[in-house]
Amino acid sequence: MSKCNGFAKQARVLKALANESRLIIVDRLSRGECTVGDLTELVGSDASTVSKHLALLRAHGIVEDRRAGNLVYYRLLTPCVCKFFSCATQVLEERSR
Amino acid sequence: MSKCNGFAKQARVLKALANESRLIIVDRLSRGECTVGDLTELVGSDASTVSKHLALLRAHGIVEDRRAGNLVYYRLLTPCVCKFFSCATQVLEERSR
DNA sequence: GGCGTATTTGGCCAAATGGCCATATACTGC
DNA sequence: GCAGTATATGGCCATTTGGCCAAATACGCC
Repeated sequence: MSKCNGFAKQARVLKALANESRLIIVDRLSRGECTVGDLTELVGSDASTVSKHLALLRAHGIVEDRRAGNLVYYRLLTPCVCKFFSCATQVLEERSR
Repeated sequence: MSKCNGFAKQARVLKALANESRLIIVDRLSRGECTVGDLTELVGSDASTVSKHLALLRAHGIVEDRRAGNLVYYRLLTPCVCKFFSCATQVLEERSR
């Protein structure tokens, strides 16, 4: 396993999550799979924009998709990313101290 | 406390960490405080660049600085960010599967 | 004060980001 | 095949990012 430059790879993963819309998506998916349409409505951006966010999350191994007829369902592949929420909250509390 | 739009705030925290140089810095600081000079040598970028990274981390409540004479020591304020490393690794493993 | 060292700030610039619109593709049902 | 719905892709553009260099600031020492 490549041990050198692991930070670059890890940075890419973090970057994939470091976006408000994508956090909304991940948070929603942490409670069960849903369709692109559901996520689009939730995020409030253009469907094309949400689709790009999903493609990016998929490319980084964070979500997975499954087509069912006319719909495409996405689900969270690495639930550990939810740890980020609690830590980010803690950082925010630290700052406001 | 503002509960709405918490995702935007969390995204800002993640973004603060989503950079190779800053991950190197955080990883180093997780093993104890050190000076800007130490970090500059470790990261391998210009001192001014490292200083800006540190300012950004400080602005987000992730690190804290302490001046001792001619030197400025930085230390990690929110060690929970280290959780990110293990999760990022897990995501990377998932992708390579 | 003046010099040397450590750190920060400002200016600049190429590259990446994230949004929208328009268009293309995938599927269902007729 | 054609029409309608769901999702993805390409083009475009304003903003942000992250690096370097040069200059400014902070401190210790003589």
